[in-house]
Amino acid sequence: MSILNKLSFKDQAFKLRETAILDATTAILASKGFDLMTMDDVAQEVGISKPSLYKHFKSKEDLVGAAMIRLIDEALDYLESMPASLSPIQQLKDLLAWALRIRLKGGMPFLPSTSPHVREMLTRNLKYVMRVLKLNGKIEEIIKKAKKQGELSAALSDDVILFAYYARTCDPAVEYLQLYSKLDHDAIIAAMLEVCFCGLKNQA
Amino acid sequence: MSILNKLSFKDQAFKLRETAILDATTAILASKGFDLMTMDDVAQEVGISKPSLYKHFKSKEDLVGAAMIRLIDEALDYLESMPASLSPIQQLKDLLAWALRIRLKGGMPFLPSTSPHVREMLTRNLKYVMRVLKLNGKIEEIIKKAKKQGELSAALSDDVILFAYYARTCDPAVEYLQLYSKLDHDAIIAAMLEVCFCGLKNQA
DNA sequence: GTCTATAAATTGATAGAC
DNA sequence: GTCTATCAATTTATAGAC
Repeated sequence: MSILNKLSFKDQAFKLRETAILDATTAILASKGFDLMTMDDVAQEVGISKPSLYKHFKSKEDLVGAAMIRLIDEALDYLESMPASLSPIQQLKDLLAWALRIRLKGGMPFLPSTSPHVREMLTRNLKYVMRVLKLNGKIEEIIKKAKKQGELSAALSDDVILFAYYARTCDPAVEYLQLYSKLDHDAIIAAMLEVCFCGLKNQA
Repeated sequence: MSILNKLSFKDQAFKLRETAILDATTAILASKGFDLMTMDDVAQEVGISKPSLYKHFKSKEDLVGAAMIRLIDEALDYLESMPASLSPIQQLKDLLAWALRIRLKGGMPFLPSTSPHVREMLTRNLKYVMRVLKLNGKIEEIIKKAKKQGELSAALSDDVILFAYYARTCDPAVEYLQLYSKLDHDAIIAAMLEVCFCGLKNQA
């Protein structure tokens, strides 16, 4: 067993712990939000001490940025894995359903729009901004295709569609339906998709 | 000039300051959110000292509760002032447009759903809960009427419609459109109403 | 690299003078 | 009732031992 292998094992353990830290961060962010999440919370959830946590991430901002980047990357992977045969609007529906399912299981929304503070912080994170722009680009492309095929409303600009679509991933109606209705996860997702694409009005 | 009049003047001044405090609280809540709003912020914005602020409101929770209650009361007043001739769906549209206009001018959404912490805090405020239930009742009534007239989607339960409707008052798409699009307030409100009632899909 | 202990700063809330 | 001054608790971040 060489020194190289030893280092490799160490690296693997380090990577595993990093994953555990990001998992814990994601869960706590989803439940308490950024402002109320403390580094003590994260360290305790992972089962390490706070200084160890700071060996992995140099600040709270850095940690949250890393968690958000991982989420965006998962969304990009999900988009990549979609069968090319799906219609553009079905791609949008599937991606939203995927995001809502993650949220219902205790994950985060992609759009951390809840507070200007968090948004401003993430805007300073260059790596995060790059990933978001990449995701934006992919989604805009799908929106343009869907519009060309007459599947999306021509009355709405691409901007409006993009932001309204993103906003559905963090729609508080999901939490309220979880708390105050008898709907299960699948029914909540179906209702949210219906509301997002068909609206509240009767279209008959 | 009797003592009674003197007291009355004092009371008036007290009331005026209370209004100023609630105005400041509303503006700060809208911009920073609950967790980041400090009592120092509020006191400084009003131009009084922190202990004076605590003479009016015994805690941060109490202060924020009062600001939320005032907002709900304004919504109830707005509903009350609507011409009875308006169709139910037009009433819903007008109320949402009113709420969005307040937000665009720096006010709060009615639905403080951003964090479970804030929601839990407000749930412990009996006076606030009573007002929200009253507002819920009024809106549910309008929804039922609109459904009976075939104006709202029959595919959606009243719960889903109610929560999806409320969620639009705090939709982050509004902030993103303000930041990244060239739309003015009226255009943003029109777009949000279109998205809410007609959805993203082409209905042709 | 991980821990115990602690520094430094912020903030909700109050005591006590006027 | 309003202010200055301050307490007590929390929290981000780090120093230094092992």
